[in-house]
Amino acid sequence: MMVSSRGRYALRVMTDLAEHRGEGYTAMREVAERQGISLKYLEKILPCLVAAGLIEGVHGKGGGYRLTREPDRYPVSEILRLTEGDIAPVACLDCGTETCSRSAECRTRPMWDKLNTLVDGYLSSVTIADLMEGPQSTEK
Amino acid sequence: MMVSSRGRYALRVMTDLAEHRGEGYTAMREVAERQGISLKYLEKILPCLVAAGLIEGVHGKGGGYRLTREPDRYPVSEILRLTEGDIAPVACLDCGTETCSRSAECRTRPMWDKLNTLVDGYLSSVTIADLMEGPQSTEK
DNA sequence: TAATAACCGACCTAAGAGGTAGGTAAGTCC
DNA sequence: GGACTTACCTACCTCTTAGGTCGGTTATTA
Repeated sequence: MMVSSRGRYALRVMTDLAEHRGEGYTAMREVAERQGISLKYLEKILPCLVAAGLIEGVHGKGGGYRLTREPDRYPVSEILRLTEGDIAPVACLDCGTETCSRSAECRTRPMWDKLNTLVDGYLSSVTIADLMEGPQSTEK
Repeated sequence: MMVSSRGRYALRVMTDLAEHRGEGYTAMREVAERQGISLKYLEKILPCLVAAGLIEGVHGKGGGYRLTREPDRYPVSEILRLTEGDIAPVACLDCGTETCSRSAECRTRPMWDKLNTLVDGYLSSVTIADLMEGPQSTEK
């Protein structure tokens, strides 16, 4: 499995925020309810998105979170990279990991490289704006 | 991470067997040595490839394993599916898992579907024969 | 019959997934 | 100023999986 619930939830929250933008700040309590996700769990996921400047939050009544860009300026790959740490399909491609000692003679390495490029390319081409037009646009 | 060491090792073993085919049966002891992988760990990975008919093994001296097809008839996807169980990038696409209750209204589902198709298509187009021409064809 | 090699099952450790619980800090409304 | 609301922080928990090791048993051949 490449993408865990952490990353998938982050995408759903971002999409939810996008759909309710223009209504000021959106409280996580509402998002958790709408999306059927534990509020406490969401609170653990969001801080890294704030730190990276993808969203901003304000405390107190009427507060919540808000997007800092237009929905089409959020590539899915960026959100996954922040929440998942990395999205490389195999460990030896993880940036941060020291290069495998056999990488020079490794027969499979070129394939993993190409796969990585393929996946990253696709996930960079999809944005939150694309996710907003879901299978059932009846809601909203 | 989508592909664990289990699947990666299986690919390296299959490639090794392909490179040494025509020399009769190849003992796992040799492969483990050449590839720098624990023999005991390999012994845990191979049975499922035998059961699926991708390789065959014979006991006793002079025994070992042998490919049952030509190298270009082994798509990488088949080997990974056997050893990894599944290669879907997200849990909700795993066959065997009951469909997610929110799949109908899920905004992200179509994207995961497309990603899955993309990855599967690529890994089905690469075969063991392609892996044999590695980065350094000096060996062999 | 001894050596070799596939095969089988139990076990182990560390890490990560996927949370829960409880509290603090900051801001708003009355 | 006090109640309320919301983000934010820290600690902890359970279960599963990765990634093995160890010791043995069966089949085959020199």
